[in-house]
Amino acid sequence: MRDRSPEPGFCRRGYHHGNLKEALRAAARQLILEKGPHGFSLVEAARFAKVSPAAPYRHYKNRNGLLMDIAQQGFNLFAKRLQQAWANGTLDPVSALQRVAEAYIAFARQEKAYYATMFGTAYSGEINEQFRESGNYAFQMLTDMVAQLPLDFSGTGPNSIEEISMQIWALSHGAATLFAQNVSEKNIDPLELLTSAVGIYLKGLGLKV
Amino acid sequence: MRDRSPEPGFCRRGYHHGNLKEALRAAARQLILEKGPHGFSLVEAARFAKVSPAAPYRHYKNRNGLLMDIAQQGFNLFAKRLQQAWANGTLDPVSALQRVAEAYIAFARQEKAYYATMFGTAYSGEINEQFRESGNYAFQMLTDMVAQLPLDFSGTGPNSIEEISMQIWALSHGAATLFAQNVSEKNIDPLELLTSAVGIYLKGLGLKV
DNA sequence: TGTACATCAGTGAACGCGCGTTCACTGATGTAC
DNA sequence: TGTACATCAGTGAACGCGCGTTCACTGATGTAC
Repeated sequence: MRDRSPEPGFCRRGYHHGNLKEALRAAARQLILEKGPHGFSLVEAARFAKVSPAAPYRHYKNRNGLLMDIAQQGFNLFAKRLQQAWANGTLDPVSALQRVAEAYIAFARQEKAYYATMFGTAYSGEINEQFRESGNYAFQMLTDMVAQLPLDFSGTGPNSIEEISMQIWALSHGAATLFAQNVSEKNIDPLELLTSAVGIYLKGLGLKV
Repeated sequence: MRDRSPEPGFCRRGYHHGNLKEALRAAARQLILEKGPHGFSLVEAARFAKVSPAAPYRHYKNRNGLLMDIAQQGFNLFAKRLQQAWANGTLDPVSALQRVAEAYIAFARQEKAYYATMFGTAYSGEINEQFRESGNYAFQMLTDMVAQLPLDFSGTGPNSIEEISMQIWALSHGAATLFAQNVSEKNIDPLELLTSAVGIYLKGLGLKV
């Protein structure tokens, strides 16, 4: 009765699924994309992966377990993308940082499910310790990048590297989330908006842009 | 059997509640504060207001109706607070704008329930038309303020007033949401962070801060 | 190579739960005369 | 001032639903000998 032909994205080989964990992640991501991290249900994800509702419990303790797994994968991918944009400081720091900001926006737009899970899980159950770690790691990367900016701290006042990082992060996050929610119907390109804003901000810090 | 003594915040006078609509709003705000806009339930709000689960339907079409009502009230209060901070341009524009940014953060911190409903309802049901209107009105206010900045547009490149407004909004929104979610455990004051960032940004635009 | 068996990764039925919403109803309120 | 009545704003019981999770189970897999 059961379909034994392998489907795209899944790899069922008989009674055992083969790669159920990955299939569940894919299903969850799809559902989160459609209904948000709060609208997603474990039963539905199982249905999506053509598996009984009890099956996910072989791989996750909880509904929340799957959610946290996705958030963590999201953070890892996120960090990788930012890292790539930074390109190990090969470019001059200012335009490298603008590339990072662009990568931030691009991630939020292209990986809406990940992004929504990473930043929209404030109220959902207990938050994983690894979730927090992954988030901090991403921020640490940003701090490292900012540290490489040719800033004269004697002149710019009390701005620490950490503060500057947070400010750039806030700017990026704000741009990303505002556009993710289509808050304004003005057709402004978020990418262009953020690049420009980071440029202005860095100029305000006294950097030649 | 029923408690007839008026409770703080409620005004029950016999069989009829007296001010159920307001009581439901208060209950919902409390619940949203605890569990977020997605965790809130109409039945629980009714219980909170000491009323049967069917009673809310006298005042709202839907669970979503109450949610949208709260979002709208939130936007109105929000606009009022920003307006007050702006103080009709009595102060010099730059510090007035910084006051607005501060008011933004203050609102997000003090009115978490409102803020979460206003900006965290992306995936919940159909979005009210008035919801969108209220949001646009708040943005329009910001644009009006930015228009009063003594900017030399001949020199600053292609930045339109609208773009600048969006950028300041993104910065504020980012700072507010990052701290609302306690994303970083660094003990940086969000208010100070944003004020400083707006200052740097305006300086980058060529304004004397 | 063949067989016995432990382990793994699923099944499917069932549970209790809380929710959103509807329904016929009823007590309270206010108004016309 | 008193009475009849329409309207308003609640009640409470019930519904169907989907969910998270547990349970005893079973088919597939892989390993020891």
